[in-house]
Amino acid sequence: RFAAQRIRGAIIDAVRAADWAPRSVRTLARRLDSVEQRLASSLGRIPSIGETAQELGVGVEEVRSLRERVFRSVVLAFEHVVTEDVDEELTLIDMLADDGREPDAELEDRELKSYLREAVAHLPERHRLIVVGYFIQERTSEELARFLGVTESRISQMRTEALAMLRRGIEAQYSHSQAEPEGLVERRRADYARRITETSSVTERIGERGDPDSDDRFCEEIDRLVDLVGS
DNA sequence: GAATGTGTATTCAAGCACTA
DNA sequence: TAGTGCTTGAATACACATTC
Repeated sequence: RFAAQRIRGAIIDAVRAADWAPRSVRTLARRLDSVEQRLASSLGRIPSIGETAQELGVGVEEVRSLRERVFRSVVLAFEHVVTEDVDEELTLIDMLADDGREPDAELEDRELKSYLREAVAHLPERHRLIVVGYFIQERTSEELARFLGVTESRISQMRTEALAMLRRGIEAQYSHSQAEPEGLVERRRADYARRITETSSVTERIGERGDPDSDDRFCEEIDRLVDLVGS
């Protein structure tokens, strides 16, 4: 359970780091959403991508691209000000209680979070979309299946695969195996673990300030993922 | 270059857990 | 109890690597 809590924090970091979307994308995304809702109510069904594109005055490919970009992005309001007092602007992060952990535990925590952040970031594209979409954005398998153009069962399988990859990727950071991997699969796994390691130095990993495990609702949503990865 | 082996991606069907 | 969401195993097709 202890490891699970720490991994949960790392996942939050990872998702947060993935929130790259510029304001222009957000604006267009809102417009897209609005147009889709309007079309849906007037047509009495979900509008096709072509209809949506026509309504927006853009190309079909552009709509597809936008949907994908928006889907990938995640916004977490950790910096959201939670007080009305101008002199005391407290953010969600500020409101989090000090857990009183020892310094060595804190350093270990930061390293683990960093590893997991990179592990999520280096997942194959579709697996990453599923992890973020399912565990963080609360999308159903059906939604994800529609989005990726596969069946729900395939989503389930890829979700399981993604969790296994995350677990192996993290474990590899602590195994220090010198053995040359044999076989294609093992080499790919080793390469995945290596990419996680190479993304940041030890100093960077333990030096970054880990964001607290804030937002109870959000934490509850990803608890299932944490339990699976951390067990 | 062809044959073979291995891994990956996918669908389908059956079944489980939960909820209204 | 029916509906929903999800998981799992079997089967298939395809891609890529290895061997001869």
